[in-house]
Amino acid sequence: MNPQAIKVACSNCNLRELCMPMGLSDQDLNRLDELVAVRRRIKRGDTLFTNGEKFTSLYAIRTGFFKTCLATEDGRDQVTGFQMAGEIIGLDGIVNDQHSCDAVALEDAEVCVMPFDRIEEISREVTALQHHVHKIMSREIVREHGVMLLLGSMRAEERLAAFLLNLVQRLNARGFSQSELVLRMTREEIGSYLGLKLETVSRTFSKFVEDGTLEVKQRHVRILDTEGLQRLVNNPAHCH
Amino acid sequence: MNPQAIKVACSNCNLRELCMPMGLSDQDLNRLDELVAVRRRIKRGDTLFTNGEKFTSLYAIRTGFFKTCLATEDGRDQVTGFQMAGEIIGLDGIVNDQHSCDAVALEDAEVCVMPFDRIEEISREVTALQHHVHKIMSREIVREHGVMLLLGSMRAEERLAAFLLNLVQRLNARGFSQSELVLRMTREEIGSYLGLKLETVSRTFSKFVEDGTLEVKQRHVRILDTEGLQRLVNNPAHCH
DNA sequence: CGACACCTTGAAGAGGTTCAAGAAATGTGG
DNA sequence: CCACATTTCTTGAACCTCTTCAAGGTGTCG
Repeated sequence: MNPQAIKVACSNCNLRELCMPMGLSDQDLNRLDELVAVRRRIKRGDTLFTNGEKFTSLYAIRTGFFKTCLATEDGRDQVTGFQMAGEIIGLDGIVNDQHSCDAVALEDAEVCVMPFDRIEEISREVTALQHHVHKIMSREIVREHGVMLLLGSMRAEERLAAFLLNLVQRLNARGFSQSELVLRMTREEIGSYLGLKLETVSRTFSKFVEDGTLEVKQRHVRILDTEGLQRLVNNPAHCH
Repeated sequence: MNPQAIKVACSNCNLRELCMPMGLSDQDLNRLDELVAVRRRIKRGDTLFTNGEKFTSLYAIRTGFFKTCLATEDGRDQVTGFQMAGEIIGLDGIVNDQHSCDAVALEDAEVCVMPFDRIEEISREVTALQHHVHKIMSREIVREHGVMLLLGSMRAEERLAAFLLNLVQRLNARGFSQSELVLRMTREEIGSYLGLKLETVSRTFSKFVEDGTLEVKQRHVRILDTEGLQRLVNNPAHCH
């Protein structure tokens, strides 16, 4: 076990409403505290888990930022998602008892380790947790549907617009600005996620700056015209 | 309730091993029989559920073939998957208590209707079912990762090759030929799934025929060179 | 301060799309 | 059961978006 591991409790975690079911009795809340075995710190660039690794636990992100990516033997590489505080990571491992992607910290991070057998055990008794686990998995499925729509039917500008809107929306839910954000990932990682080359991502950023839609200074992005981005994502005139 | 509904039992269904957990006691099997409320027949072209519809049940496909697709108001349309006998459909609905995509029968079909509250109830008591439900959802997440890899990093030929290999592999698991298949979907639907235009799908089929990789007669496809397709999907030389 | 990773921009090229026309298959109604 | 309408599929040619290759700029961290 990681030496930096720390004993903790969900019941007084300020992210509870993001990663845990709401409206539990005190009794149920106590049961949930058995859920998190330990916390674990991950340094920027390190992996939380890797492809092929035995699956034991789901992880709730307390702080930090992750990417999950699929790297095949033959050199293909696909970022399948970016995860931030309050989100659950590791669901891919359940089906085959081993992880099928890598989770890499894009900044120093801390996660709550939730052994999956314990999750199953407690969710047999706490209906709200059972339901919550199902919802989390379903949400991930629906999110991926959205990514498929993006990858399958959008052009570069639309993809980047959708990506940025999704990011700020999630950051906003965590109390951050609706219009300003700091990207934790490189252009290449954005490109991999969006099915574009890094040059295309860079060029598209530049185009948005020219248009007056964005202000971009390296990884600092300020959205000047949210509706413009929204129009790009929604306007049928841009569809093909 | 659908008038064509028929009372039935999982315990003597020949698809059980495809959609249900294995190695259950007789007692647990009896509990599972409470799971399927009714069966329902869907005619080709009809929907099993549609976007926005209230979510109540998961569906196990007994016979027939479905596509799930996301149609946005602004005219985008994305096929998110094709499902065949033994597969579970409807997971997208759990998170918001309403379906977020359409499930359309591509041929006359019959499904087992499994009310989700009953699934949750029984899986609290039958651990194997609980675990099975988790695995099914995780499998769908992993499948979608694969689609993201396909959409994000493959070119047209590679996408079609991966698509065909995946189809025959699943058909083979159901006792069909490893090398011959009848497509239940149009070129346009394949294209939507693969992020390509129907013309590109058609041209790519033609190219495979010229290469001697496939024999194609409308929707009848015979794979002459499985390894050739595999090489296309795996060979790093084709990556970009 | 120098090395390295990351980002930007240009120019040429490739892969896929669009538009268009026609052929083949499928379904429908008389 | 056949004729007609409709859907589906194929193929060509022009075009466009994104990629590739290349070079230089910017930022960051030991």
